[in-house]
This record gives sequence, C-alpha cells and structure tokens, in this order.
Amino acid sequence: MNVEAIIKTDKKIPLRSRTIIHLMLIHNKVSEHISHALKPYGISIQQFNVLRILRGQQGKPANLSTLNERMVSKMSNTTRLVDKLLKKGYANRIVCISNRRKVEITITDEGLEVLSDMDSAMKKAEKDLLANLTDLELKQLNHLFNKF
Amino acid sequence: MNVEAIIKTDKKIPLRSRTIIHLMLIHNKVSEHISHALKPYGISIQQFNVLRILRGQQGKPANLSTLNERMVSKMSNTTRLVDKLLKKGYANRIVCISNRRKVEITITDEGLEVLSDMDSAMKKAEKDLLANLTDLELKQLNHLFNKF
DNA sequence: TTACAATATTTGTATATACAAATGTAATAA
DNA sequence: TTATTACATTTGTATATACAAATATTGTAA
Repeated sequence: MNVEAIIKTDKKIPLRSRTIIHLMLIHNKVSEHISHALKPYGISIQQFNVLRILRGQQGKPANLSTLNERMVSKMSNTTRLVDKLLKKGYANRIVCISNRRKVEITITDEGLEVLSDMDSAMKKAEKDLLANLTDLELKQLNHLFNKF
Repeated sequence: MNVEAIIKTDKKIPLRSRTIIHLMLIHNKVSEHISHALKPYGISIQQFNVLRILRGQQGKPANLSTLNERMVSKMSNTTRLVDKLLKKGYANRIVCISNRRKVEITITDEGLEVLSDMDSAMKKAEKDLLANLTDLELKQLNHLFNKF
C-alpha cells in the first residue's frame, strides 16, 4: 500500500504527515473489509462490538456507562445503538430495580447464536487483512502502537 | 496505550484481533485530535482534505472524479462535500465548457488563506500525536503499514 | 438521424454520529 | 421535608455518510 500512489500525488510527503495519512488509509481499508464481512448479518461494527461486550459479561447485565467504557470507539449515543440490537432481538433492556436511573442490558440467546456466526466471519476478515504480516511483525506493530 | 486497559478487559486477546482493535483505538485517538485541531476553523477532516487537494492542483481546476480519486477516505458524496466549501467561500464550482457533464472546482483566495492557517494547526496536531515516536520508528511503522 | 450505452454529477432516502439539552431518579445538606 | 446537586439515560437537532436511483450530457453504432 503505497501512500503516494493511492492519493495520486507525485510530491514527497513529510514523514509525520505521511504516517498519519497512511494510518487513515489503512483504517479505511480495514473498516471497509470488516463492514463488508458483517454485511450479511445486517449489523454495523459498533453493534457487533456491543454484542461482544455483552457476551463478555457472561450473564451479568451491563448498563450503558459500562458499555461506553468498554467500547472501542466511544460514541455519544449508546442508547440508540442498543435500540437497534433490541429491535433485532439480540439484546434485552430492563430498568435496574436497585437504581431506576440505570438500565440493565443483556444479550439474548438469539444474539449469542448470531454472534458466534459473526465471529467466524470476523476471524476470516482479520486473517485476510493481516495475511502479509508475520507474528513478529504484528508484535512490532503493537509495540509501535503503544507509543501513540 | 494498552489495549486491554482501555477496553477494560482482563482476557488475553489473540494477536490478530488485538492488532485490529489497537488500530481502531489509535485511529480514534488520531482523528479526534485532528478534528479538535480543525474545530476552530469550522471544517471537517474531509473538507480540509479536499481543500488541500485543490491547492495541490496549483490553479488547475479539479472535477469531482479527480477529487474522489485523491481523497484519503473516498466517500460517495463529494458533491455535498464541495457544496459546503462553496457556502463557506473556500471553493468555486463552474460547469466545464468542453464537457458539460463535468464540473470544475477551484480553491478561492480566501480558501488558500484559511488553509495556510489550518496547516499550522495540523502540523502541531501531528507533532503532538507522534511525539513519542522517533523518525526511525515512524519509518518502521510506514514499512509495516505497507504490508496491509 | 435515432437509439443505446457510457460518463459525470446530483438527488433521495435511510441510517449514523456528534453535541447539547431535557428527563427522571437518587443522594445530600439545610 | 425541601432544595440542590449529581447521576444515568433519553431525546432533539444538525450534520455526515452510504447506497441507490435519477438526471443530464456525450459518444457510438445501426
């Protein structure tokens, strides 16, 4: 993936700018690929992410602030994100009895089922995207990412 | 930036998944920082990017397909993106006389002026974001990015 | 010349997102 | 008890984005 070729410029881009642009380009590629992999399930990356968090709770309900804390990309409107999962029957939402300001969200059996299908699609997407990187290189990448 | 700490999990995440999540987290951080840097100018990253492309044309007008080709993140609706730049007085749009299906877009003097201010803000944002990375590390990062 | 396909952009529509304000509930202090 | 503040979520609104369909123009073949 050569930056200059992709954005069709013949100018030399300064190292820092180039790194940022490169990151953006790769992010686009990755998120497009993942969205595409999830498309058959009619679910967005964000919704998928929330489902995974709910499963990770192992039965224990999560409230909105917990979800927000654990989401990869925080967004201001977790309410409406959960709305969509409810409508699809993948999640339940009840008002918390001990503190009625809070809300308790759990994943349904149907949610668990589709999620496990999505997992395989996701694994495949990850494998495709990282096909040219060795384990060592992936570790180096993670190491460099730690410096951000 | 430790992935597990940020998404608050105590589970060990497989290397590939971890890399993808890490990338997403860093992208969020970077794009938030940049949006924030551009906020005083009331412009989005996408609009800023189009302005830079227009400047790169050095007077030569660009049409929509050219813009689309050169944009870092392609999007389906460059028309409306340019609309916003027109409304702000940063760009001009005229129908191409040799081929009236096409449209010729140029940057205005005012556009050039604000863009040069935005450049400094952008440079600063890049410097902040990459403060912990040496030139060698940046090169390594770009090298690894090439494998995507 | 007419019909058809290809090109370039625009418009419509549904959905997503950001941000601020509003709502409802609980905790605390006077 | 009554205000006041803090908390958790929801709602309103403006803007952004994805995708498909529509429009307008040009090129080409019968």
